[in-house]
Amino acid sequence: MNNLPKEVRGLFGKHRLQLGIGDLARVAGVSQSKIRYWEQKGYVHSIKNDEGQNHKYSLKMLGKISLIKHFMDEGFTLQAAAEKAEQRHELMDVVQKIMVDRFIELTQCDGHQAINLGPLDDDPQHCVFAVIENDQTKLRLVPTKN
Amino acid sequence: MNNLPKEVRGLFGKHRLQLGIGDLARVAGVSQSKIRYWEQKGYVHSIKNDEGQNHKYSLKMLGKISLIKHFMDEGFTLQAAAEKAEQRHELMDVVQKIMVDRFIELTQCDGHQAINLGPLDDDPQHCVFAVIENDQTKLRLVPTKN
DNA sequence: CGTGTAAGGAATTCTGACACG
DNA sequence: CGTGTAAGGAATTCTGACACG
Repeated sequence: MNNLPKEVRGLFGKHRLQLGIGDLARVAGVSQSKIRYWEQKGYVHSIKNDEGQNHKYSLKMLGKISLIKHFMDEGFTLQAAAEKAEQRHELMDVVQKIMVDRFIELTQCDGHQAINLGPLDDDPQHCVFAVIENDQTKLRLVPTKN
Repeated sequence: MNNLPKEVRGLFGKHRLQLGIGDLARVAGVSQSKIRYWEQKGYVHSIKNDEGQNHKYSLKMLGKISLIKHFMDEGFTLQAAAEKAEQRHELMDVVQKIMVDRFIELTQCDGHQAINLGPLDDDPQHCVFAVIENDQTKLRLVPTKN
């Protein structure tokens, strides 16, 4: 049933995935000097590894940095953008938790690739499937197999 | 409605997120020399950036590396583990697509944090919510707000 | 305030070779 | 086959300073 080993799903867990500043800057499209300044001001935090020489950042921080950039592009000051980002980036925790808990089974649905997200809490006889059809993701209810 | 800007979701898109070999090795728990050997044998691929000096790897490759490790730990040879991983790691594409397409709205449900994954394809009057309750993720059907 | 750059040292990564088994 | 290591060069990152505005 579960065809994605726990270790693999665990990769996306809260503080597992860590990126260096170079990758962070490239992926988020924000300069390293900006990230360093934001960190100095306390808006961005790096992970303290034991032997930490270089700074490492979590996926959550990547999300926050991207949000700060987004709000600054809209005209907010750094401080205002950071405050707005602070409220929103909790989302990253939820996203990660759902990935770890729910992305359990890769399967097929009417010949399309799908992920079985598991049964509905109120109606365990039906599972929610996320199906990829024609490059779109659709949600379907499928009777639970026993 | 959509409170996660597109740029932020796009971060998880197919080839956006790239990690260096050091981060990859630490996160996956696989030595750098193993990763280099697996790449040399063609089981792992790095992303060719324009100015590519250092090798960069996608989230999908992180998943594949973790899967190869998993199967080798179970006793398979490198080749057999890589073949088994090859079949499974397509999952990563699906996971990423769903994150980009479906993780749209952070909201509340009965006082708990939730993500609105959007309407059911067969029944657009109901949306699927992933709700975090007592540190567990539950799936619920909620009438679509108009 | 918010960001960039030049500067020198420290840590990281690259490649091809060689060891072991 | 599958992995580790020593080796030297190349690219990356770190910090504190200073420029600009």
